[in-house]
Formats: sequence, C-alpha cells, structure tokens
Amino acid sequence: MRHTFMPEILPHRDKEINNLASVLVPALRDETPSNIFIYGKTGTGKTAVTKFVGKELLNKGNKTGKKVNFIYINCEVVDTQYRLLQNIANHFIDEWSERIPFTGWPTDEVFVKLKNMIEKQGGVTVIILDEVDKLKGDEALYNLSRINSDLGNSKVSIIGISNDLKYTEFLDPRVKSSLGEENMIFPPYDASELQDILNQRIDIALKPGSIDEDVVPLCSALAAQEHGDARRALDLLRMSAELAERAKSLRITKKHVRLAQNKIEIDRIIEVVRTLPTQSKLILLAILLQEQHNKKIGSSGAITTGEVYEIYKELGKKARTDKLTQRRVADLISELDMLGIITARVISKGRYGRTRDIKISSSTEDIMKILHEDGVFKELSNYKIHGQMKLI
DNA sequence: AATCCACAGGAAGATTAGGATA
DNA sequence: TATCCTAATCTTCCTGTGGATT
Repeated sequence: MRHTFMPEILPHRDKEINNLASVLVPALRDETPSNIFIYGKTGTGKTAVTKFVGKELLNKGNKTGKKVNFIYINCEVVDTQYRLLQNIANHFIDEWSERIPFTGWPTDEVFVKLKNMIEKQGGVTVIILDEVDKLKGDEALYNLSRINSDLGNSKVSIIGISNDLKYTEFLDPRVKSSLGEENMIFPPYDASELQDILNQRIDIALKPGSIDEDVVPLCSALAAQEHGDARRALDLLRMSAELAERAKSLRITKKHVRLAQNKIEIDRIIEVVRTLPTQSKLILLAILLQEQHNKKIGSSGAITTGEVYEIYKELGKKARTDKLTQRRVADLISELDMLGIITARVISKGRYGRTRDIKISSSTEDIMKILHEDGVFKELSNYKIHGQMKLI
C-alpha cells in the first residue's frame, strides 16, 4: 500500500501514458525522441507514469533487438552537476570501463568520459531527471541538452520532471528551448479517481470485508482537498489500516481514518520542528514558554510579537547564542506560521497597537519534547519566565 | 474626528555560507 | 588549495495602519 509500489495498471493515467509513449517511441526506430518536460503537483503520478513507460520501452526494445537505455535519477538526492554526471556514467559501467570516482576529476573530464561511454553503447539513452528543480545550477542541464550534437551513432533524450510550474521561467533560455520541446501537464486526481486508485490497492493488500465501505470515499475526499494527491490518499489509507490493526479491530472504520489523519499531521509537525534552524527553535521555545505561563495565570492565550521577543532575548543570553533583531524575529515567526506549527494572525488592539496574535496549533508537550532533543536546549529546560508580565 | 500605540512589513545595504572556478 | 560568486540571511531604517481611547 505504499506509494512507491508500482501496480500493473495505473488508473486514470491512460492519456498521459499514451502521450509520453508516443513521444518516446521514435527511440525504437533509432531516432532521437524529443526532450520532455513534465509538470504536476505531488502525487499526480508523474514518477509512476514515467517509470511505467520506461519499463515498457525497455521490454519493447529487448524484443525488437534495439538498444534502449533508461536511466532514472532523482535530483533531490543527486543535486550537483558533478554527481549527476557521475551517476549517469556509472549506469554504463561494464568490465572494460573504469568507474568514475565520486570526487577528484575535473567536471569536464567526467563529461567527456560520459560521452565516450554513451557513444560506445550506441542506441538511445533516455535520462529521467526527477525533481529537476532541486538541481543546483542550470549548467548541468545545458551540458546535457547539447550532448546530442557531439554524438554520432547514439542518441540522448532527457525527461525533466518538476512540480513547480514556473520552474522553466528562471532557466537559461537555451536550456528552456532545448529541454522544453514537449511539455506535459499532469492534472490532479479528483475524488472519484482517487477512489479507484485506493480500491485497486485494497484488492491487492487487504482481505475482503476488512474495511468499511465509507472509508475509501472519506480518504479520497480528504486527499482531494489537498490538490488531489494520490500519495496522501494512500498514506492515509495505510496509516488507517495500521492503526486499526494495532487496535486489534476487525475492520477499518472512519474512526481510524480520523486518527490516521491526526497522526500524519503530528508526524509532519514533529519532523518540521526537528529540522528547524536553531534560531527558529529558540523563538518557538519562547512562544511555548509564554503559552504555558499564560495558562498558569489563566489569562487568555493571546501572545504578541513583543512578548515573544523579550523572552527570546533572555533565552539567547542563557544559551549564549547571538540574538537577532525584532524585525528578523517577526519574519521567522511568520515562517513558523507558514509551516503550520503556529498560527499568527495580525490583530489590532486599538490604542494598544497592532501586533500578531500567536497561538500554538498543536500539542505543546510534543513540540517541547522535540525541542529538548537539541543540545542547545539542555540548560534552558528549567527556565522560568520571571515576573513582570502584564497581569491583566 | 483626532490621536497614538506597537507593531507590520517594504527597501536597501551588509554579512555570511557554500559551491564554483582557477 | 585559494579566491571568486551568488544566494540566503540578517540588519538598519523606514513608512504604514486598525481601531480603542481621548
């Protein structure tokens, strides 16, 4: 039930599969397929469709005796030009060629080596660059896109995948024109399409009758609200199943879905908090302390930027970290807001100014626990807000 | 209607981190 | 390895503002 699982059939993506296939088939006739750019939000099946078509292409190629190479690279993992070239080159490793070391060679030498390798292989090489927008610098793309002009008996075609529609706008125009020969946009799934996808997986993964009939529509509806993300729908369903199993219940019910949704959200927040930079953590801690303090004296939970900044300064002194200006802290606070850890909306208190009204948007204790994992916070753990807070 | 608080949030310049380049 | 570049971070200085109070 994981989204990485590749089913035999991809529901509701026939059109995309056919489109992509028709762009790539020239490979089987020894012609160069166009370079393609694929756009679409997360969980719209971009990766699944490309891998699927790639597999088909390999099969067809083997049957007809045509040489087709298919290289999949995720640019989030491989994000520099050097490592990208190295990765591609190492796909062609055989007993005659030497392996390219992961450091040491000048980039252009790797490039030349790669060209030779591709040339020796012959046939058509399709390179998939998943999440190209994560790739640093567009020189790598530029080099790759003009590789064809230096090749004789072999062809290279590049498929770029991105979930950022505006990605190409900031690209070198030369790269833009050569890579964007074909464009494809993957629309989000709607609720009923998501249902089909879920049902397909359920048939494989679950025993019949172990799920309430209103669970799938609920999962689909929730995921459809989030721009039709199939990955999210699957995660939700899987988490529901796990929770149901853990609770020793015989069937998956709506209750489990609600729990799962909650758990996914908390997991997300925990992950975000854990990877926050130190300054943001300090600010978050300041907010948490103020909230706890407010609760103790029983005042209404409104926290202002100024209060947070005061506590933040104190914390910074104790932890001996350098402190930021209030202007910067205000920006970091709105960042925390965007990440969904806190809600900070602007209110006006009339004569008493205009500020943000800051609230924690999930469990205080959970976040506190994560913050204490950070070494800097050890000595702050018993910090108390001393007096002088306005008691209304 | 005028005032004025306590910030919001824009602009521009300075600093810094890290990768690119020689 | 040294230095050059660029993007991100941060500061300084600033103007703007919703609405309770006067």
